[in-house]
Amino acid sequence: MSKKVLIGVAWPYVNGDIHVGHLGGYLLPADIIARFHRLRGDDVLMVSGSDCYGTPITVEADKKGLRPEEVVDIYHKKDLELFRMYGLDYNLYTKTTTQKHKEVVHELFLKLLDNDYIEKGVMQQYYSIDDKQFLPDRYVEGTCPYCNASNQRSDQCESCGRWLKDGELIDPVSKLTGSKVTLKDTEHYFLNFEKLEPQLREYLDANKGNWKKWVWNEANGWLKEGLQRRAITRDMDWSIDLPIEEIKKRDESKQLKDFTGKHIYVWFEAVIGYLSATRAWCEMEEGTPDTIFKREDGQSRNWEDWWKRPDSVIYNFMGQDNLVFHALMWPGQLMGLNDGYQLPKYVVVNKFLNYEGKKFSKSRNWTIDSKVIAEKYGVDLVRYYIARNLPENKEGNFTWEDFVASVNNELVANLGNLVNRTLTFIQNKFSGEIEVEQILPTGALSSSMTFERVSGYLSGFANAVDEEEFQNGPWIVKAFDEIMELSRKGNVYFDQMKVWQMIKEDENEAKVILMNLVNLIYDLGILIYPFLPETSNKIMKLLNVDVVSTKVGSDLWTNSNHKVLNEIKLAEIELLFNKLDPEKVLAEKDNSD
RNA sequence: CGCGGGGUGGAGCAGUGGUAGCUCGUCAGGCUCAUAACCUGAAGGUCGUGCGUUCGAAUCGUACCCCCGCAACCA
Repeated sequence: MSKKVLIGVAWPYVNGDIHVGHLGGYLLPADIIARFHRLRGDDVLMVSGSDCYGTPITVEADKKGLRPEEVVDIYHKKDLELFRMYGLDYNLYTKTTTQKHKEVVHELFLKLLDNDYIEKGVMQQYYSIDDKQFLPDRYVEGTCPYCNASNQRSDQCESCGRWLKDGELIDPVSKLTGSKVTLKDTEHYFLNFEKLEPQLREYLDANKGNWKKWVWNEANGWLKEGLQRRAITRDMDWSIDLPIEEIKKRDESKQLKDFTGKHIYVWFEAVIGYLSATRAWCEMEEGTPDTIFKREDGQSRNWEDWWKRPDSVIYNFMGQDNLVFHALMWPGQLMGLNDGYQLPKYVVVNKFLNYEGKKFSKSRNWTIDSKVIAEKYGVDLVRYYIARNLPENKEGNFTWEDFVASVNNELVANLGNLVNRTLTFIQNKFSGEIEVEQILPTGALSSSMTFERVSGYLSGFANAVDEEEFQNGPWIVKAFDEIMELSRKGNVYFDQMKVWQMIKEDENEAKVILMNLVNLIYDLGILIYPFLPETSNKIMKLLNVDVVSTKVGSDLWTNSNHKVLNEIKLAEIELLFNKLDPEKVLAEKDNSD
């Protein structure tokens, strides 16, 4: 039976456009790892969706004069379109507003309540008497007690930078209506993380070797500091409601005095999406227009295969702002269920990708529209550049200058050139057709080592090559390096063999060498599939062989498993990539200033 | 002492005790099948600063300087 691999990709908030930073931070890395595992024949389930609830959505809705549902619709649709365009290969991309999600959230809530990890508590929150409702911090403004700046948020003064405690803000008023607000006691449910600390300790210790060092350290820092109970409900309408009827069947000690207006907090609910989406996918027959849906032959439809089998592997991908939620909170929620759930094995976090040295910022109009750049330059050029610059350990930087240099000097000059010079040669000298008895085993060209090393980096598993190097994987940038190095070796081989001379001296020998190169290109077409799927397809089409098509249980990755080409009949030759015009591309920089 | 990360040739990075590496750029040479692409070679770094440990430190300790992320309702 094939290995079960769950790829949980952080759920993007639907309050704004996805920019290149999001792609590099977690969307693309997740897709690369998912595609890699599919190539190995694993039963991969990559799930995610739009995170639809919470104040960021309502704030955006207010700004646009729309209802939250409308904002969700607009961005969910845009995101779907973008992800399809980039070939992000989700098995299910859904959203948190589905009935199924709500059911699963309720189920988990009740289970945690019954297991005594959820308890009641009282906190203070701003309350508008006139509007008769509690207000989230973002909806309250007043005067900063330190610098007397007016119209400041209740949590932090933008003017002097000070963090404010509840109640410090002078003359707080509702941002919506301007009516006066006061702090008022409000009863909520809390998740008791203190109780989970010993288990979380064990969890971190067990996964030390699986996470990048800085990720582990950061999580460890949080845990060392001590976790506190954390509110999982709030007074906010645009959220999933509580399963009140069910709660009322419980003991009175588990019930709030007043359930009016109480809803589930988004941080508690959104991560449950990984589970609810898995279950939804298992039950669905086919996708709907508001989802991305994919099911391969041979995939299991039993959700417990991914969530409860001890040999299943769970990955989570996210930006660094999500680290604590995925490294501690979500595992804590799962532990509290006490029901045999597998915990995420790889918590894969990247830092931020900056844009020309500065943070991407929508409000300051400092951003690259993912859709526009892909339309202009092609999805794979963007995927290439981002994948080569992933902020795996420190912040990355997107610069147009670097983009041009990377594409022209590395991708085009190395891989593009190897493919083009080899195929053109075969086309010109042999009308695109060659057949040989067998290809030569050549040390320099042996790519089995590359397959192994790339696997090591992508899966984080140290195998035969060098254990030290593979610690704290997955390492996508290093894996890509290996592939480009193999491509470079092809160029060296072409030169060393002096193919253009050899053809005059020994035509058969030249054919063998060319066939070696064809096989190398074929291997590269497979190796590159997780990174540049369009390019992989293009290579296979040029070679006139089947494009990569993954199947559960069939390992197309392992070098010894895929076929060796002894004959070839090329399709019409085109360039894999076109060089970029530096002047045109660098003009982008001025446009965004 | 809030938590965490980083400071290595022009740029971006790898390297955690034993002659400082990679990609790009630069310079020189070679080749001509290839998108002025490819191949070979060279130049270029006192590894943020001081002190210390050690036979020996980019790598360990310590003090300091600088940059950055997070800090629980900006997931």
